Amino acid sequence: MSEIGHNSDGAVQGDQIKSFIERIERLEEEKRETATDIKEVYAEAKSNGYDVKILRKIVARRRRDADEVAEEEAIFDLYLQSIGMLD
Amino acid sequence: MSEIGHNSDGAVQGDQIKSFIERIERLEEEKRETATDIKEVYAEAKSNGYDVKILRKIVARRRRDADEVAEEEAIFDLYLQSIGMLD
Amino acid sequence: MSEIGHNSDGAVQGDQIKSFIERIERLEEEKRETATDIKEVYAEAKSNGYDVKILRKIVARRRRDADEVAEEEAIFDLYLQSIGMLD
Amino acid sequence: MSEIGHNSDGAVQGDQIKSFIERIERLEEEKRETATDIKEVYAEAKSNGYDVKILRKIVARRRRDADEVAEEEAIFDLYLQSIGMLD
DNA sequence: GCGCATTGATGGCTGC
DNA sequence: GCAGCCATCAATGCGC
Repeated sequence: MSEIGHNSDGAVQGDQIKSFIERIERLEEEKRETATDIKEVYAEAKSNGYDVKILRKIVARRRRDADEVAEEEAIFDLYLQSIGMLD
Repeated sequence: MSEIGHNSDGAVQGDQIKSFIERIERLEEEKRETATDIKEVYAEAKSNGYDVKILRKIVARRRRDADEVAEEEAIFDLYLQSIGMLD
Repeated sequence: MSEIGHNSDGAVQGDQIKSFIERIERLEEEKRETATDIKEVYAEAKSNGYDVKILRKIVARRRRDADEVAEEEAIFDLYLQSIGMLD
Repeated sequence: MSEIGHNSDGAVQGDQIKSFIERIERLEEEKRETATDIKEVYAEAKSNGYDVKILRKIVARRRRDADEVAEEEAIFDLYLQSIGMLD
């Protein structure tokens, strides 16, 4: 006995899309705030005499290393799959 | 009575840079997670029959509108300042 | 004794932008063709019994390694600069 | 009188995959160079007073238009085929 | 048809 | 302060 204009969770259709948009906007706001926080940490490091550019390089480097490990695992799994050792 | 090799919060210099890097990495991780959350909301919207591309356009549009409002307020404040109504 | 509406290489202004666009379009076409060539090599490798997905991983991996070397040099130069050994 | 471990063009198996990879890498290098050329043309256009962003839009627009033409021709051919006018 | 990989576009940061 | 550079993000295209 469903009611036209309402979906399973009780929200009317117009509200559902509104809800999605608001959730996204809330998350985007959160992301922006985190980005701001990061900038502030760099600024603080700079005021402590550290070279921001180098700091960025270090962080980027470590991130790539971490990605590399994940990538290694992915390619390793691929090899295993290709010889039928992984399914 | 400060001690060479230690900064005000008690951490040795080597630890200080380490601390900055770790704070940044923690925040970057947080940012990535939020980005993932956003993607998931879009995916959920899609599975509810919404067109993701259009949804993105709506969100982007609203973001631009919000920016314009902020911009207008900033300009408005500038006017107020220029006539000495805001300090 | 320059002539209005003509630039140094003798083309009228309207033709100049046309010329830029055509050069770009020619280059883009070239790029597309090269991309097609790459695809064909992968297809050929596949028909020789190689796993394309793994092949792609290998190529990507080698590319990243090469990038890594360049990046190493860049960060090394940065360090040198930061201690005034490079100007 | 073929020899095991060698394929038709005389290369041993290990060399064959190496050959594929090198061909791909050579082509990728070519592609990167063309991409660089494109950037340079944009830069040149910019130094001639053109707005790169707008220029990009024009090129993209024309690319899309060309695609549509190709698409229409393809559909047109399909129609011709369906009525037996093209085989 | 979907997910992934690439590519194009935009915005922010850094260095003149 | 702006221009060039880089990093991120959206969009398209491709292969499965």
